[in-house]
Amino acid sequence: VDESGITLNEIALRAGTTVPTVSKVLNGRSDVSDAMRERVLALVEQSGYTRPARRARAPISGGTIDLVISGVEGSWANHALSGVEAAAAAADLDVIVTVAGKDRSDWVGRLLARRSSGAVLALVSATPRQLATLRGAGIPVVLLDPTSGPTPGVPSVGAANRAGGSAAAEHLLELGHTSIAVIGGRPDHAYSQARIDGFRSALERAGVALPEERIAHADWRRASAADATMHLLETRHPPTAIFACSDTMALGVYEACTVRGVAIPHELSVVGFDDLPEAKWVTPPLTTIRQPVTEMAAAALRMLLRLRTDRSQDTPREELATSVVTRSSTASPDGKSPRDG
Amino acid sequence: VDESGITLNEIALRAGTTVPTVSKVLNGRSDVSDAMRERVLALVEQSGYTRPARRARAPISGGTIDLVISGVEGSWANHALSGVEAAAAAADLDVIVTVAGKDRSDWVGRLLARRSSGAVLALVSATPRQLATLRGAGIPVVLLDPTSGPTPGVPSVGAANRAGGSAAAEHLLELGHTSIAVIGGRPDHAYSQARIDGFRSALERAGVALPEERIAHADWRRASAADATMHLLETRHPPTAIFACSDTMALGVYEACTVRGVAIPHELSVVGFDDLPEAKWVTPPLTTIRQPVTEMAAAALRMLLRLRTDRSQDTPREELATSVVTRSSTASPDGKSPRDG
DNA sequence: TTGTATGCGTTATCAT
DNA sequence: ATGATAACGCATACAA
Repeated sequence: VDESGITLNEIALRAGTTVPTVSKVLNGRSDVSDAMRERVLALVEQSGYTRPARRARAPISGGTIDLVISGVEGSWANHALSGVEAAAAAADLDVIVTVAGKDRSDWVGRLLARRSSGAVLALVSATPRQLATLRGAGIPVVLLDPTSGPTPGVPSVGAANRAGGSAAAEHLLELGHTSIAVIGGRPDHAYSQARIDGFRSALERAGVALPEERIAHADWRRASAADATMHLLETRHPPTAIFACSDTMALGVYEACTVRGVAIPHELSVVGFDDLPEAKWVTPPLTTIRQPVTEMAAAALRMLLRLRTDRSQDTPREELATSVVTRSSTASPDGKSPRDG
Repeated sequence: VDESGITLNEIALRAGTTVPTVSKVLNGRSDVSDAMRERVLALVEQSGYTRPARRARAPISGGTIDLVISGVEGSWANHALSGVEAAAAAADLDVIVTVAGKDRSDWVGRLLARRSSGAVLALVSATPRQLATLRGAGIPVVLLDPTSGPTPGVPSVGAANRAGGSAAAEHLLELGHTSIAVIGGRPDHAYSQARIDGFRSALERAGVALPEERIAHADWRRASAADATMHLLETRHPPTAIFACSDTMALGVYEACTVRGVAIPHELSVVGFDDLPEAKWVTPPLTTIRQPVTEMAAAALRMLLRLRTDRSQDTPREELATSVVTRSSTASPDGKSPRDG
């Protein structure tokens, strides 16, 4: 069964200690000094000792991992925490919430000080310098929904933004729309661009044009989206449908429609993105592209745990599928409800 | 300095073991059998042992405090985390979120293992045993909104539930209601009782009776509240106003009214408690008593920091004021809107 | 048997 | 001194 013939006893002798102590090291027990632990682990490594395959090993418990996030308020943060926490609990870990904001810029220093064993960076735009520091310190990192696109060399998890944009387009095309506009977020945010690209390419595949003047850029904010909507409605041939790249901006569209007396969905169909809680409370309930934030966060944490043990791996990237949530803000351009057709 | 005179040695003797073993138990070390741990903790509990206040020992993960909470999902948890995080950030601390649920019962062990320097317990019903263990290990604790009332000897922060109940009553009295009912949560929850008590005493002060048959108990659940409302509406002289001790239960009242075709607020005024996000989205928007959860959480953390340095203090208790949020679910019993009078 | 894991006491050490 | 913690090894229990 055991071809190498290495036993705990041999390691113990070479380390100048006894079998139980070596066993404790290998089981992550508490009664071992750092020096001894170090010595034993070195010998274990060079001797190539392998534990005889018995029943599954008890998980090494009692640790923590970090969730670095730009703020804890709001439903996105709540879902992110929820997913990370669930996946962490499965590994018997607690989650340290580290807020990285304007007034808390030295989050890297805090991770280093407490010898973090790994971090999920959620909606945090880390500088190359910061990422290099963490890499240098041997702290593995996974990016969750990076705002500046998949960073080369850094593992990440995101939503299938492109596919989500396409799904929005297909939904509107199915209803018969051909005069369509889109409101993006900040143009320098990669995921805004990905949603727009997916949207446009699906339209073009169906032979529907999306001219430049039908593409507006708000900055993810409700008020800006309301302004953009005003402009779109003022054109000579206003669109019969608008795809807002976030639910928040979709509410801006609602706002503009209220001001202008445009009826949703009969005169204008609206599709959002994210599926925030308020999407189902507004009138009419908003059709939107659901981002599986909780699942994405859980996936990010699991990826992190994988990286913690297996550093050999090449920078992985996971994209989770979005889904269309059909509510009442979309209808056929003739004013019929989606189910009438 | 130490008046009780209890030492680890005494506990060790009574437990039939030695000092180091007892020490291991209180430090969350691994080399202790469950049986021994159990025996020692029992003695710690009954002896009321408290670790002598030396200078704080370095926690395993520096610069952190614990938030122990029953779950991270939902708006209550989100606000609690938000408040704790804000106050922690002010002290340059990160927050470890420790979920204490059915499948994660050993949160105390995790706190001990990582030498937590203090914890806010939010919506966690800690057993006397658990509280004694933490006291013995010298980990200060503050209870946030304890469901079973201020626990003697344990610092806590809560909402002014009694005053909130009174405020609800005064609001309805001002509108001219005299035929009023209340739906409480679980009768064994102290804060449900406090809300009802405050409500009743304000009514009685105004000479309005609240007979027993006008006091219903649901179990904080929407469906139960709907049932209770059905019964209240079936009586010979149905009330013109209902105070539900939580927003969730208020939605149950809405549900019953929809079924019975009772118009809110013209035929029935409804007041909730909590001010959940959906309170402002429902139709009609719900008048409710707002709990300042974020501020309460921040206050709990600040209290914890005070306790960390100054253990001399006697178990403090803080109650934060609630406020009436007037929306559209309340009107005068004649059907006029609140502002018409 | 032999290899491994666990519990607990011994001894040394540290802080007051 | 005394109370408390740290780390090691003995004794034992358990598994192939």
